[in-house]
Amino acid sequence: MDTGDRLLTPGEVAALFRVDPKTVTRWAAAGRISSIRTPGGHRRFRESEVRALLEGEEGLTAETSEHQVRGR
Amino acid sequence: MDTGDRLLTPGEVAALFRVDPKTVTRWAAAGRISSIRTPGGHRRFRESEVRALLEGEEGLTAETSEHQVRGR
DNA sequence: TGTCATTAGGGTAATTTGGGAC
DNA sequence: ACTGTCCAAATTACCCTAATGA
Repeated sequence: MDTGDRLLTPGEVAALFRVDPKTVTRWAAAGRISSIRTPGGHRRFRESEVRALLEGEEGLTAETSEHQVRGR
Repeated sequence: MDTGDRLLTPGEVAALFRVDPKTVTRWAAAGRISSIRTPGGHRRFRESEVRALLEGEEGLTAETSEHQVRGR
């Protein structure tokens, strides 16, 4: 199947995560995110994977009852 | 739903609220503010949400003292 | 062909995390 | 109940030069 996702540059990924492009490079080197290398050695990242990582949000703003302790 | 807004670092959020960065971390851990994690484990916060919290609904004739008024 | 922004490297500060305690 | 500060370890930010990409 075609994932149909574009490839993002380190700078674009860095902007999405609000980090330095160098940090994105470290993520790739550490295997935290998969990367594709150009023949020249530059990295490219899959947009779908990046988005999946960005969705890892916690803390629901929706129904945060103020004091609730006995709920769950 | 793409919120598409910028992300803030814990230090920036702390500066906006005039609190210690550690306190911001506690808010995130308690689910009082939603957070996104970098692959390295650092937190990022949505600027739109932070601003909404900063504007706060003070000046309400209702009780603003103790338990916060719940949104709904 | 040349230009110029971006990226890969490596090194060193600064920030953030997590925990427990006061 | 909430916040600020202490600690050690991990992650990230900024400095540089050379190579790549468009």
